[in-house]
Amino acid sequence: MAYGTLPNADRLKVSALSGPAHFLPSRAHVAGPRLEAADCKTKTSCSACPVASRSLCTPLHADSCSELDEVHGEIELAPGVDLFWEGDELSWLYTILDGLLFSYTLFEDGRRQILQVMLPGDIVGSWLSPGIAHCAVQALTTTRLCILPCRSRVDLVARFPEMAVRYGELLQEQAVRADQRIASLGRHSARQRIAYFLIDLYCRVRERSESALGSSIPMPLTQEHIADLLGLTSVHVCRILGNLRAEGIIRLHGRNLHVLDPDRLVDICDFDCETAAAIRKAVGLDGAVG
Amino acid sequence: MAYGTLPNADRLKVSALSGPAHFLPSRAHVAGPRLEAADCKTKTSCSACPVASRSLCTPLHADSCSELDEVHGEIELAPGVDLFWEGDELSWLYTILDGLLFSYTLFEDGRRQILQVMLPGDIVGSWLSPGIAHCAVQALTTTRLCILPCRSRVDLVARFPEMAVRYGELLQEQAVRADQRIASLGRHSARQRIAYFLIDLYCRVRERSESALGSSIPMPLTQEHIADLLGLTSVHVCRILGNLRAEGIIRLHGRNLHVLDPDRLVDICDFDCETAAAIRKAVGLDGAVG
DNA sequence: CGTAAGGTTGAGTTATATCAAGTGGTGTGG
DNA sequence: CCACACCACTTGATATAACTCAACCTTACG
Repeated sequence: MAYGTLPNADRLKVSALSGPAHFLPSRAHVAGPRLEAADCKTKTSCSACPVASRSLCTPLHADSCSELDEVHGEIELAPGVDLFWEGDELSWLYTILDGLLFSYTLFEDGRRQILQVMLPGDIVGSWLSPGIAHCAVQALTTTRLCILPCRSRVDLVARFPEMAVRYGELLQEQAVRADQRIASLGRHSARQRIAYFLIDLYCRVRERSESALGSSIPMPLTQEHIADLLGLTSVHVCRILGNLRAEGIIRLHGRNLHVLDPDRLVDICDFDCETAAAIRKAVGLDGAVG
Repeated sequence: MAYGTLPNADRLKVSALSGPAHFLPSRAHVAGPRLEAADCKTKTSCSACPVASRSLCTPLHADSCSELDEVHGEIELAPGVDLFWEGDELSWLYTILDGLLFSYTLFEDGRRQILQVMLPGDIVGSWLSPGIAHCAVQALTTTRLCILPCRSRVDLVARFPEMAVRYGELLQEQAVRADQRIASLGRHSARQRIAYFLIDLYCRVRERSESALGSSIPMPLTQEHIADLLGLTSVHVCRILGNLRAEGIIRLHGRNLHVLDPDRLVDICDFDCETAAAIRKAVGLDGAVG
């Protein structure tokens, strides 16, 4: 029952006491503070939705999206703040409007595994199947989220069956991404995992920005984040990023990643030819190298 | 357009020529022969569905399930046969009625990563979102599958919105399982991965068999399968299974796994207390140890 | 200017992979 | 019924990728 009830959820308040028992002091360095309160003073209208073309509501735009305006809310997370914790009851579907999130789990010994990095347009939480969160979700940057109550589903699916179909599509995309992570973690060397991570993030960020970013993308993950994402240590990540830099494949200044030679990153990953071709195409390497 | 059209798909035939280009000779030892033809001579009626309680159609039983009888088909796979290959067009939703499947991808160098092991009641393929298979799927044992044409979705979702909800639930379950695999691959040692794999399979098989199997379950995976599932080598899997056997935690005779001490398997995994408790409960270890 | 957090580098350790040889079943054809 | 081949599994010796620990550097920031 976290996060109150909707509509009128323009102010969400969560008791700190509802935090899960596993939030032990030893883990404080990885688990962030949980979302306490958030204002919707600047709620974006659906007609101005920045992720209209890839969200759950895509099939509704532009005709009936005004109906959703009455149902949805909006919250903002500061970097390092947890949206929810493992074990929390999930009664919202969150859509990232702007910013980056990641999902993670913690082990008894305090180690962290980052499960996914999520970008604008991605959905988080649950909609068709309310339940208990099997992982925590934390903001990497300042993040704006559209929130849709889980219990709206009966009504919405009945009126807009296309939304159910779209939801299935989005979950399917997530499943594919998860399988790719499994393959990378299971069979890639550290160098391959990092190359894959970089090229994948590069693709996903670029396909979301209409404007040409050049070959540079923002890179808000620390090396420790990358290590926890790829099942490595931050020391080892540092060494390998150093190699890639020395080889002239990437360049890092500040919180920005410059991918100088995406082609070689793809090579490193040892994908089968189709996958490699698909990625090369996504990066814009099909013929004309940028 | 593999697998013909429906209804009347009581005989499915797929040209061997439609095989994906990546099926190179060097991979023949892992990729299996693809499903060529399958007879539906013994199509199971929905009213006798062995997985009625956990399938996509669960919300329809028992009232309107007879309507589905007209739409669905049934096929059987022999062990080692591929249901489809990476790159295939997916136009069916498969529900496992009986047997075991696994999904996998192959790398350029011929190595294999098994993504998931799927049990009766699990769904494979696509329904709400037709598309291209991102992985191959192979039968581990003789497997019976219920098949539902992807293009039935428009009709079915409109008439039975609960099916869309159920589909979302099933995809959500798969997503949770994928995330657990990511966490295991990323942060578990070989011993922990194997312990987790064993206890997880043990739980899932037992929760599907009403009858008491004792503490023994069928174990159709070879050590090489397990290695490819957990990102290890079969040699290392062999050694660790040897340890677990020597420690009296498991026993293996033939193709059967005896879990003598599930509690210690759970301990090895280093789960957080809630997860551990949930698994202990699922195994029947909450208090009364069997 | 001091502190903290993230990043870098080196030396030594360990877990897992690799290579190689050998065992034990099981099915098959003679 | 036996000989053979094949496959999964076992075991040992060695190599190596990645981890651990520790020191130090750099940058951002109050």
